[in-house]
Amino acid sequence: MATIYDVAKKVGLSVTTVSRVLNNRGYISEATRKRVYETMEELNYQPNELARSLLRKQSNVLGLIIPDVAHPFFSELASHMEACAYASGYKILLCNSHLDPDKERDYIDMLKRNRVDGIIMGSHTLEVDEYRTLQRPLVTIDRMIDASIPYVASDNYLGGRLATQLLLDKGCRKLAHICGNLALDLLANQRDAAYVEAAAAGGVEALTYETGTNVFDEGEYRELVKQLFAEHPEVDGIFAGSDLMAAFVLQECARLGRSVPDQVKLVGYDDVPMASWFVPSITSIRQPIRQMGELAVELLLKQLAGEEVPPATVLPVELMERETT
Amino acid sequence: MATIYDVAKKVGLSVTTVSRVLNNRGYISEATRKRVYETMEELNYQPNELARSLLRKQSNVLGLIIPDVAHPFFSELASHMEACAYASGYKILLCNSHLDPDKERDYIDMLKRNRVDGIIMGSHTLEVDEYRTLQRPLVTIDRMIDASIPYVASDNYLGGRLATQLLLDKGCRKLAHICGNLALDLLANQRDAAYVEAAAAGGVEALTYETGTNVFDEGEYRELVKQLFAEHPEVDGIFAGSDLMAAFVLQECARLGRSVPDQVKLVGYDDVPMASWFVPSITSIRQPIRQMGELAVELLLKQLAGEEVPPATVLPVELMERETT
DNA sequence: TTGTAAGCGTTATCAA
DNA sequence: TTGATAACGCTTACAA
Repeated sequence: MATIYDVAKKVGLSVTTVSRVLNNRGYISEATRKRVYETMEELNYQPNELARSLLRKQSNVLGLIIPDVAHPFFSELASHMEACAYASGYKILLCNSHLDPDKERDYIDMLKRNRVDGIIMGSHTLEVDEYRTLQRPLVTIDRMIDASIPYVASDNYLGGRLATQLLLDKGCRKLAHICGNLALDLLANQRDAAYVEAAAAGGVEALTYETGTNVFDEGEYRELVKQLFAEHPEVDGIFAGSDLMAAFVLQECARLGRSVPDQVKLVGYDDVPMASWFVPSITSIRQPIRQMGELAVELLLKQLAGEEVPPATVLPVELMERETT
Repeated sequence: MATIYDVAKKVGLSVTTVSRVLNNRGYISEATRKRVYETMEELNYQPNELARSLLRKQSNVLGLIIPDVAHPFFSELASHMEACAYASGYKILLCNSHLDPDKERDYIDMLKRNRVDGIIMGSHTLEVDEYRTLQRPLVTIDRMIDASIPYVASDNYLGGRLATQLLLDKGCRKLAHICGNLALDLLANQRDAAYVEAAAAGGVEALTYETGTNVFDEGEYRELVKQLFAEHPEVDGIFAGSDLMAAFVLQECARLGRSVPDQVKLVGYDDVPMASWFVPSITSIRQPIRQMGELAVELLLKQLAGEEVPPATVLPVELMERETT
């Protein structure tokens, strides 16, 4: 690869001058600028960002740690983040933690060694201290790790309430909430709190079924749904923690010959595109995934620019009523 | 962040020695090694990979260009690639081209400036020459750009044949293939070729409906499916280019009151996890996505190691028969 | 308007 | 077994 020296030599100028036209700094004559550009073109010159980053102490790379891009929620989130970062001249280094603490720690160290400018955490399995000592801007998604770390989330409490209220309004008499493991301490846990309260207020019985702490495991999800219907066949309203889980509920209902929404009503969560692809299409609580991704990136960039950012950003959710209720 | 100088100073040795223990090179006394390690720990030292990469002319970063991680096929592919790269000490820089040539060119330049060691292309919208002059190892997924660029694909021809044959065996009398735009010149086009041949051999009429050249556009897909049924209501066998498209077919059939598989039989493609989540679950042609991802990474790493790699790697596909046929 | 030289944090070469 | 120093490709005082 051509270096700035090659360009300088070929065009008969010093590297300083070439660097100047490259960065549009200081005074350079039009003629010189033109000649330099031409030469760069000829040599197919691409400035070495590693060298630049080393000098500037800024890499224009952001680290993204999520459980797994293969999960529809995170893949959509990642897609929007990438687009937003790209628009501001930043790149994304992709890390799938699989919720494995060793891997997550490893990734964090890797990101530090590579001097990423900031990190977005959509996964957290370590002790608070390991995040606090990170020495670089952080933003989390849907988790409050520490007061010093800004987070982006949607209104989980409202989401839980909307979902439950809808099931109540539709006349359900016995509810179940199938959700991720509450020990993971996500803000998503507020959905369950809201669910429990709303159900109590409505005078309706409310079960909660938690998955294990593994990252998305299809078999386990299916088992849980099976178990729920086996133990409580009289359940007639289900609030699922994701559209994915809702899909499994739909399938299990079909297997059991229970019609949705006639005998069982179902509300999913996230409103990933998939939710509207099923028959019946899945009623869901929409998280503004695009906004969440963009905001996370923006908050990170703001921190990099030395600006203050709010410690918490909670975006509104919306009930998307479809055919399962 | 602490530098190697800080460590050297604190431990009372030269940077050379510290560098040696860091890289496990040359002779160092056990005592020294131990003291150095301790000091690194104390200072929370993380070697600057930017500096290392600059010197070694090797960044241990791979570029991944795909249309969009939000698409289930690519998100799963990306997930496996990331895991495989990680296992070998490589990181992945994520780029969503959205099949936009300007963006793709931009990304390629960015990856060059950042001195990635190699690039995996799951998208290609530029002229062959732009790829040939890339000056670094490349591997493509499902596209043959040039004889000099190795590709990984699954057996599209066989996939097309298996799908078509199944529909014929099940007694379909009029087939339709809904697929991506054939002008994109993907190896996936072989599916259509196989489909046309197999249908002809079976003496059955075979339509082909192509989408536009946009990256996955839900509305467009739905329109296409609607159009197909409007123009040819007598179609009784559909071969969809992805499980996603198959889902739309399923939905449209429900809307039209045509039962699947009784009145219309349906085969999807890819066998992403989603395929088995629908009711009825979708019969699909399984691409070995994991293997494809891993192999692509491995082929790239082999090239980096200076080894010869086969110009073409075609993996087997498998018919996953489920409830839509 | 342009050039010289130091420095970013490493590793490799050569000496000691 | 350890250390001094040049080099990687770039930017930026400081000079001219």
